Amino acid sequence: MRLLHSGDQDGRIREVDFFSESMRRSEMDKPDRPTARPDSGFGIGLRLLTTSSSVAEEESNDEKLIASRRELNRLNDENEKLRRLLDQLTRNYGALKAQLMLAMQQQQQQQEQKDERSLTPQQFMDPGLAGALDSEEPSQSSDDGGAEDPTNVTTTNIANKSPQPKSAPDAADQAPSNAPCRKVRVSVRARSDAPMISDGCQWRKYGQKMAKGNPCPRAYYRCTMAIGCPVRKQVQRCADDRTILVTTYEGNHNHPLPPAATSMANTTTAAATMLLSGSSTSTSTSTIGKETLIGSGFYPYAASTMATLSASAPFPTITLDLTHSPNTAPLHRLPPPSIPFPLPMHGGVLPQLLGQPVYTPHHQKQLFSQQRPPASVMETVTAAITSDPNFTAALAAAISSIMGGPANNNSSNNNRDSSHSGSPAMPPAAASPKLPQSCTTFSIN
DNA sequence: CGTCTTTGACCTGCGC
DNA sequence: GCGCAGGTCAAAGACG
Repeated sequence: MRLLHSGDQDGRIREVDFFSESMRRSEMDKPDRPTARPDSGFGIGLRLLTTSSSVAEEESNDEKLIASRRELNRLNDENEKLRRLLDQLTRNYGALKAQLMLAMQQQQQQQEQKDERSLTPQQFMDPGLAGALDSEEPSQSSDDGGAEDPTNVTTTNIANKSPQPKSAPDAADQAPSNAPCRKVRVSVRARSDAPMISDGCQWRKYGQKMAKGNPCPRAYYRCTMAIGCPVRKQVQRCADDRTILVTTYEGNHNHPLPPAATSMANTTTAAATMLLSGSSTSTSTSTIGKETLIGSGFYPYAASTMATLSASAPFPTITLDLTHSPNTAPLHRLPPPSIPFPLPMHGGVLPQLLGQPVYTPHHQKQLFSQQRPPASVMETVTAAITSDPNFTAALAAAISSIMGGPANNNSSNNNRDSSHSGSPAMPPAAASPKLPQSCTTFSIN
């Protein structure tokens, strides 16, 4: 590397500071190019053939070329560093995710144990109604010795919050009006062009029917994240508005859910709990405000959601209407809002992410090939980010500015990356303000 | 070749 | 009892 500056007879290692802000400025701004030393052999040879000005020019070009090469090498090194850093982050993320799941399971287990000691009607769905949610799996009681592990039950499994799942007859006594109801359904209405919303679980389609009064077929899906999981869902487009996708969930997962799916599970659980615990509307419908939803643990969907209870036959159903999200402005150029269910984030962010694409099962397979549930947090955010043209443009500007591409300030183009050494001379690069600008649109609070 | 989707047949509950 | 509608099953085909 020092051969590039063979003319430095004074022994100063100029190349070390070559890319620094001050050095570059001092060299670039001086028209007489003092770094092109006349006593260097290279300079002398050229001076025999050319004028002093052309020699300086050629030396300048040569130095630029050398500088560009060194810059490229350094960028490659930095790129490699960043890649390693990303790998490290990915590993850390995976480890944290595993720890989070473990902690959630332990917390739930503790909660179940606590609940067993202090069972109150308000804290629990009454067992019968809980059994309604779990009606698909009568053998799921803890004493059947089956594959069911009560400690692995996820938050959707309202029934398992009950310590006595077999006390359904008592519950029937408590709620005689709901005695015929053996199932509770949570229906979600959302606008989506995709055939199915991504909720963090893996589903297998097992049937399709033409429902009466709706020209759109109704698809039946079964959860395939665990063998024997009783959870099913129906997906059907609204007859009035084909852009609205109505997804109806039924049953409880008998397996741990990844964090990507627990958000939806919490939501459906809260909805079902609210429906069952406060369903004084046995045959009519009622609308619930967002305050009620938030208070019931209906985050984050409550922020822009109205829920409708419908306890009419055959099953009591609570419908979460996400089609009236008022806050999709930040991603105004994105497709119509769909549901980012896997995002366990706070309410204020949800509407900003409503524009992310919804993945079909095939897309899920392609995007999440590591036996992971579709659209985990990172992936969902990534999808949202990559679908944002603003972010794409900002990213392109940042890359082009770093690589010395077209930018507003040419004098600082090559200095953008000086921050890697912790230099305080962080230039007011155009990319730096742009990236956070877009990123804040997707920030997870 | 394994997995998933499709689709017609079958089952079940309910109203008449 | 019959018909209808909703829900499920399972064989066949598609897909990667």
